[in-house]
Amino acid sequence: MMQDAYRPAEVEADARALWEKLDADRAREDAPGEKYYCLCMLPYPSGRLHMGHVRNYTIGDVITRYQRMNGRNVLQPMGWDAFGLPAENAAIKNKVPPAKWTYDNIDYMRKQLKSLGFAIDWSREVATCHPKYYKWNQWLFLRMLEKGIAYKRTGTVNWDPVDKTVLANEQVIDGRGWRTGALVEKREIPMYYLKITDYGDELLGALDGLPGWPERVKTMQANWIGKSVGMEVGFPHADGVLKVFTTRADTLLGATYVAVAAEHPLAAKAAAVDPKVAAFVEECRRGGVTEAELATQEKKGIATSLTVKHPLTGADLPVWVANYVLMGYGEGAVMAVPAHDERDFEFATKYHLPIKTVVRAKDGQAVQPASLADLLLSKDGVLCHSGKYDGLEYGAAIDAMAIDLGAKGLGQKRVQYRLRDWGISRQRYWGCPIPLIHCDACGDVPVPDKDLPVVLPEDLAPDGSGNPLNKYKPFVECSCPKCGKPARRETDTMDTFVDSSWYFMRYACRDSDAAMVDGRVDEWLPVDQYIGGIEHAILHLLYSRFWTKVMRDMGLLKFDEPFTNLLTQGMVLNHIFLRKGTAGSLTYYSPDEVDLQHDADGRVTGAVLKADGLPVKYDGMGTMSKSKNNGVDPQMLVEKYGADTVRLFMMFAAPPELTLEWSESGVEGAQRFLKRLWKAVAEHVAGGKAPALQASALDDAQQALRRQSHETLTKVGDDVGRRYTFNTAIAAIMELLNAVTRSQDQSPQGRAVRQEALEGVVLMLAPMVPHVSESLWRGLGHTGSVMAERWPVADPAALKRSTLDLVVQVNGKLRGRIQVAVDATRESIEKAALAEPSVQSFVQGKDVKKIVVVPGKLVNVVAL
RNA sequence: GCCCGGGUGGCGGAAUUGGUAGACGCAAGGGACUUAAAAUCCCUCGACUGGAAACGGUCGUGCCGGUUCGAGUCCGGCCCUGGGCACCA
Repeated sequence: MMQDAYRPAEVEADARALWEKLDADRAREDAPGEKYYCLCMLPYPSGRLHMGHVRNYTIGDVITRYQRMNGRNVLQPMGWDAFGLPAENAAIKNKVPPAKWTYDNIDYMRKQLKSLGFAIDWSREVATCHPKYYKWNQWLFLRMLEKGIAYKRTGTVNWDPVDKTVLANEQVIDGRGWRTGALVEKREIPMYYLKITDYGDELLGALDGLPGWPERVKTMQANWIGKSVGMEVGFPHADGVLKVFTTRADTLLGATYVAVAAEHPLAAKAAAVDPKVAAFVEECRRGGVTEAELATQEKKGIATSLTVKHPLTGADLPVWVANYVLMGYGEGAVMAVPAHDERDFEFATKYHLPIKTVVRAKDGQAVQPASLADLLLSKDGVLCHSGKYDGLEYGAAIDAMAIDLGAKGLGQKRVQYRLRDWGISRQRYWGCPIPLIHCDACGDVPVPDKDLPVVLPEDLAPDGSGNPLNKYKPFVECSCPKCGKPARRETDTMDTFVDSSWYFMRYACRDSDAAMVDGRVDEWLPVDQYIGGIEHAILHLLYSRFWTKVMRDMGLLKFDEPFTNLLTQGMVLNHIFLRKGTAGSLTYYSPDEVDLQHDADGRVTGAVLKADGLPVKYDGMGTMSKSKNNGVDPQMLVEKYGADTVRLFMMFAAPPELTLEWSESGVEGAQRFLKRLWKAVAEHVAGGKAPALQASALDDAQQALRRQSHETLTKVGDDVGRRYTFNTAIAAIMELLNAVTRSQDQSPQGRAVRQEALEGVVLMLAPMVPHVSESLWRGLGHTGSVMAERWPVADPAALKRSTLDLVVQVNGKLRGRIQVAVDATRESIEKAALAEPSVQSFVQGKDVKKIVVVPGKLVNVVAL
């Protein structure tokens, strides 16, 4: 007998006890069914779950449970991206070692995940800060070093001149160090890099083999890799040849100057003899290193006394140093063709440099650009003012020039990537140590495999003045593995993206002590469904793809791509409320400290702080964050409404790819639905066991309800299984429940139809609200776990209908409806449409030009 | 600045391949039940407009233009807004 009220706390405790007893979430290699690996991006253990996590893991859990109901052997693991900057920040603030803070957070967040009822196989849990995990980062890094995939060179970092420490981009606020307020400088330091550019072509080409990835993510990755086919052109000068890369070699005769980056050797040479150039180079050293900063800064440059020779004409071209030329892309130098490049045009106009037109429209005259609007950028033109090349089109011009430049040894066709090699050195404590030893005699010596892992001491507490490993002698002081003399251990750690580039492999074999991965990795992987935030569309996903290909090439695994299908979820937003204080300071108020005021139409007219009744400024919707004080604690919600309600709201409020706007009344709506469902089942079963359904004995109303039942099975199966539009699936289930509760039919067959419909509702909801589904399934007279049931499919016989409703339009506007037999001929449909009185009145006095019939949908009468 | 999304009632969203715009839910308003409140149930709910009503008409998917019998959906140009830009994760 069912209780008549829905009590989430009891229901959820019972369900979890049942699953635990059944050991339902454990994934076994030898279990029956096709394998299915459902993976969610692992959380950073920041302290508490946030709503983004809840959304992410609910989506993953729904897919996991749906696939299990379809007979798949599903692996759904969980782990912790446990290294990173926030632990160091917390350590500085609270004076505790990052390790303790991290492990405490993991313990708390694991409890939270369990309270949400996610079907996670906890026996495979991985934390990236554990030596048994990061040992293999180090091991693979050493293999990469052997193969030349890892190498050392200098790289540019943010330098705080007061703290004498490297800053993360996040720690640079408006060009100043976050703690010292000092103007940040760029500094070149030695770092280790991974040659991801060697894989650029494959990473780009293989995107075509990922039909299960969103187009937008593939486009973003393709643009990020940024393959350009162009030419490397040499401009001879006194000490050698200045190399530039260009995709518009056809415009070579239009080059009127060359520009080099401030870090370019020619800039240094010019600076040595000219204080003004030296000052400009120095000025370029200030400011941040991010591309956004470099691209938005004012374009500035300075002339040098140097010149280079044009490779074809031999003319002298001036060398400029310009802040818009990036040392990290191409050769750190560009040839400037102001007539045909927007940026060069702007620069040439500003500094009064010559502008020479060398492309004209095929049927037009060459135009000297007087403004940006006149620029002839197109590749559709033909060359002019280019001597022997005049009249050639883009491709032919490049071919001709490639031959001539090649003959002089001053040019060749080349592919250039925007993608840069991956710098993995971080001057930070809380990360995976880079396994190298620096010896005065032997140089950089890799740590021998037998000495792995290089264990990070866990009891240091950073104080904000740089990496504490530098001062920790037991770590730093060591002997050279080659010569045995005293040596110094590398104190840089790895980028945390390294940790997250292969964690999904370790879940398959986390107990493997002998190897990084074993044969089980080829059983479970590639991941069938990966789910995570859109903010990871480029870096994390690209690095993981790269890492997989490197491991494949080392023979460690057999697949080419780690993630077969990808779902990128949108962010979770909430209202932002604030008050401006004196001196422009902002105080943010949590939405639950604020009351909204409405007008009669429900429009929000204002907001007041509950505490003092005075107004606060509404600042729209923004991502939930600590700084905006608009986060919602999932824990409180689970305690107040239960996990099922929270999960249901998350899935109902928006499709997974879009941003989700938080709404507590929406949560209440989700709870109302579950209460209504509970009540409907309780009332139904109170009438006793329903008789067996006899499809042939149903009256019209019973048939109609049964048809809706089965139509809903079809729709929801498609929404959950293929489209991942859980919101529309839930809406359809709500409609079905509304129809079920509306029907008052207490006849035996009426009750049989209702039993079938309610069972369908419970089975369809089981992946989304698994706890309450267990209770309801039992209530409907079953004994086993609902999770062991098969996903319901529609009976084609129940879907049959004899008539169809068609919409009738006149000139594309809705004018009426007609009911026709499913097998009605086109002629009879046209006749019925024209016979409609409303159609007649709109057609009257006009000629019927044609009639468009869209089978099963509509009729459009075109009358003029 | 560059790359990628998004923009539909008071609100979240639906409309799956170019075919009924606003499903489902929230908020709001009205009513029932109740001593009362909460809870629950029922009704209304894009704008303008005709009609006593039944029931109609016109407009309407950020803005401007185009393609089409038919456009929220496709094309061109703008505006606003979110994500990413390599050391936040």
